[in-house]
Amino acid sequence: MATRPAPTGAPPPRWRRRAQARPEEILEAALAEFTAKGFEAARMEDIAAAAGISKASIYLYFPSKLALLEALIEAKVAPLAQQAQTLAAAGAADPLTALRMLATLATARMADPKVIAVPRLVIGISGRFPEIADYYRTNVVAKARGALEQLIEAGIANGKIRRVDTSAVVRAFIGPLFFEAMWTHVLGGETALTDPQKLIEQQFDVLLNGLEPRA
Amino acid sequence: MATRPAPTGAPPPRWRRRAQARPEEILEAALAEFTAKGFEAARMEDIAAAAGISKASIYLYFPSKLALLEALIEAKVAPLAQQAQTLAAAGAADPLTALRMLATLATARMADPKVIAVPRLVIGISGRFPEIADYYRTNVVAKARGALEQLIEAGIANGKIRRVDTSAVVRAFIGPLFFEAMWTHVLGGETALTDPQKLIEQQFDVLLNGLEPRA
Amino acid sequence: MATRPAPTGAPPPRWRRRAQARPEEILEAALAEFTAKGFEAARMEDIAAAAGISKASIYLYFPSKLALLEALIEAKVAPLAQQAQTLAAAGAADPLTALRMLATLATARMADPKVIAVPRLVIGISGRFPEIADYYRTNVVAKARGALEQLIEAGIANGKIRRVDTSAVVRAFIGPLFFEAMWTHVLGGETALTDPQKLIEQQFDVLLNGLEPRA
Amino acid sequence: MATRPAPTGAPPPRWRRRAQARPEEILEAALAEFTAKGFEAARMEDIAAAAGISKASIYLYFPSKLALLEALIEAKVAPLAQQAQTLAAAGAADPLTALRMLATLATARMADPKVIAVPRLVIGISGRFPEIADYYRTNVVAKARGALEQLIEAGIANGKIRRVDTSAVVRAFIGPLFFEAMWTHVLGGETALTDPQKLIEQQFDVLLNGLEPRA
DNA sequence: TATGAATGAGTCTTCATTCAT
DNA sequence: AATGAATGAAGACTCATTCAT
Repeated sequence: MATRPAPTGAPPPRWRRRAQARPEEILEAALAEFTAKGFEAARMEDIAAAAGISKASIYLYFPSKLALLEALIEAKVAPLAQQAQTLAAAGAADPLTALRMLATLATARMADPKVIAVPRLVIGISGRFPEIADYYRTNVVAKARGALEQLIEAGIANGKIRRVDTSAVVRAFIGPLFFEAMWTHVLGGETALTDPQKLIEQQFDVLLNGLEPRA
Repeated sequence: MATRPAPTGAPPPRWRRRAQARPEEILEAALAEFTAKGFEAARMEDIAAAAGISKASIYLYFPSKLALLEALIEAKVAPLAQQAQTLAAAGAADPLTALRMLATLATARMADPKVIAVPRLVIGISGRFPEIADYYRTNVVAKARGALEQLIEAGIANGKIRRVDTSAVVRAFIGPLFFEAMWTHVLGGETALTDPQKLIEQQFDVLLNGLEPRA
Repeated sequence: MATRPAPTGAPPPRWRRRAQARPEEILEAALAEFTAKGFEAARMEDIAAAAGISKASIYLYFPSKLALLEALIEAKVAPLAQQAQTLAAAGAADPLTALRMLATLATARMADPKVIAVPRLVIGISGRFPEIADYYRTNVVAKARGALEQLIEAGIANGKIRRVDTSAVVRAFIGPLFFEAMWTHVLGGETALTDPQKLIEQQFDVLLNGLEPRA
Repeated sequence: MATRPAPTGAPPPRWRRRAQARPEEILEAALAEFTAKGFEAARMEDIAAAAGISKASIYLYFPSKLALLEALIEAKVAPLAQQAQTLAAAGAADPLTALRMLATLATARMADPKVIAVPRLVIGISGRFPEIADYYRTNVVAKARGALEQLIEAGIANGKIRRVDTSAVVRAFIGPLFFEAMWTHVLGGETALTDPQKLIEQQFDVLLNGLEPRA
């Protein structure tokens, strides 16, 4: 959002770098405060303090608290959705392995509270700002679901996965991860996320082999 | 302002019953407002209006806004957890059927936005009131998880279910439902919840038969 | 603006009367503060203090500072314009006497700083709120001018006044009074307003007899 | 940021001249903003923008917003008062003609909104800064009144004007012009100022010939 | 001289909560 | 039990002014 001139010749003086970095520092601080207290309860003053600047300075970069929220979410959106699509596309040849890798990756990342901070925030404000929920659904969750469905479909097409309802599989894939992340970071429960490998193996054991005893 | 009939004889006058019902009406109104706007953004005045009383009257029943929130969550807790335990215990003999029934029931109920209103609210405030999140985790989610784990264990014990990680199965069971409910009611997406039977069959197809093509 | 129930039977308790009188007390205080410091520089807190209530209480009666300004001006408009029209109409038979009476009356009232407080305020905010200036012009000044023009026309019609430009006469009538009021109350100059009779006689001497020596 | 040509030789580079003109440009911009929005509501940033410089640069020339206001008023004072005195003195021989000329001149100039911008501004701030009102009264209005009174007295002395109250005549002279200017530029009414000649003739017709029909 | 960046102090407005009736 | 009126405390946002460069 902030135009950052490509560093051309001599190293830009340090104070310049500070000024350029401000918007991101503020967003980072805002995310932390919003996550910790919720959008409404978070005070601009605290965000400013966390970013190491004065309250008024935030307004040099963002016109309002709501704009801060929007910028925050937008800033986190592009990478996420794109990543999912890239990974899903890359794994089309061997979908089961790809899913396993994706699950491991996702699990590892979900161990970091920051990763679910935005989804959690979106849940919190969805009632008050439905457009933001819409935006998030369309640009993040729907895209991720779509990418995974394509992966499943590719698997079905090349015979690596039996003929299943793709949407159901995607839910069965995302749901438990999401649930575990909420359990851990929102509800404060003891987590299984600390051992991604084991978590995923257990999950895939169920997913791949089903529950019924085989003959 | 409301005319109050002089209390005549035996049958408790209707307005008495109203008064008795007040706390619940207030809680209902509070849940609606909290869900719609979040705890902080919800105004006591609006809650009062929704409950058909004056702002000051809320304080006759609840000492503060936070108390309202706590009472609200507590009121919804007991039934939920107990129900899960009852159902799980009842199904020990035939766990797979029991799971299928539970899933169908849960799905049907999750079609009603009110049902996830509380979990959603808890997510929203968890940062600000961790004790409430704790309370909810301990008294609702953990109990439900425990009940389901017992059911799975019973299934393993009587050979109806193969030897799996019970915790993983429970996540695989709850996660997708929870995720779909969030997708539908929080993010405003098109839902699969409207056809519980089909949703569950798809889900169980994956869960019971796995993903790999069988010989 | 505030509905005031006609006092029916027993004398309403004093506290009730207070509550009913609030809006007017606030308007009075607001006029004083606005006049003393200007609209922007006047603080709601000071207005509240002058009205003997808390800052927040103002908002029980007026939704915003601007609304206060509007209500204030509106409240002063109706009487003024109407009065001018009534008086002008009543004097049609003997226009010169009527003018003299009007001038005396106006002069006497203009000795009270409150009387020009609103016009002065309007001048101060006209740049920022042109609609208010429009409103004032249309509903007060234009009406007063119109009423006076009719009076002059009546005088011309019945031969008491010679054939002059009515608009010019009205300007010649209002202008000096307005100017003197500004000189006195805005610029803080020594005033001639303290002796209305003399002031008017001087003014009318010029107006009626002209400047040139008569033969 | 603006490229600054190395100061070469003799002719003062153009940018130097700009710098010299700065204070006046700023005052001009300030007058415009103050008039449009009032002293309090006018923002230093907007004044700077209108003057084509940065907000901080204003402080190179004026120590504060109030200083800007004072400088502004002072800058407009000297010419005005002096002009009135010069003109009045010049016309002593034929006061009626002189008055007519002065009126025509004043009317023509009052058609320009800028001309009454300062009086209007003074009215707006008089409550908050009485010293400024005092200053303006003493150095502008009182002087103009005095000059005109001298003119009238001269007229009386040489028999061109009958024995009238000089102060009243001056009010009768200034008042209508002032009033019409306010009506036009402050209240936004349709104006008679566009035809100075006619306006003055009408006004003088009343002033010189009175209202009563002559025998 | 000139300015982008930064901020302290201040103001409007909101709202949970209290209280007199 | 019920409420209209009142308010203290708090927070978003603004802006004149300063300062480092």
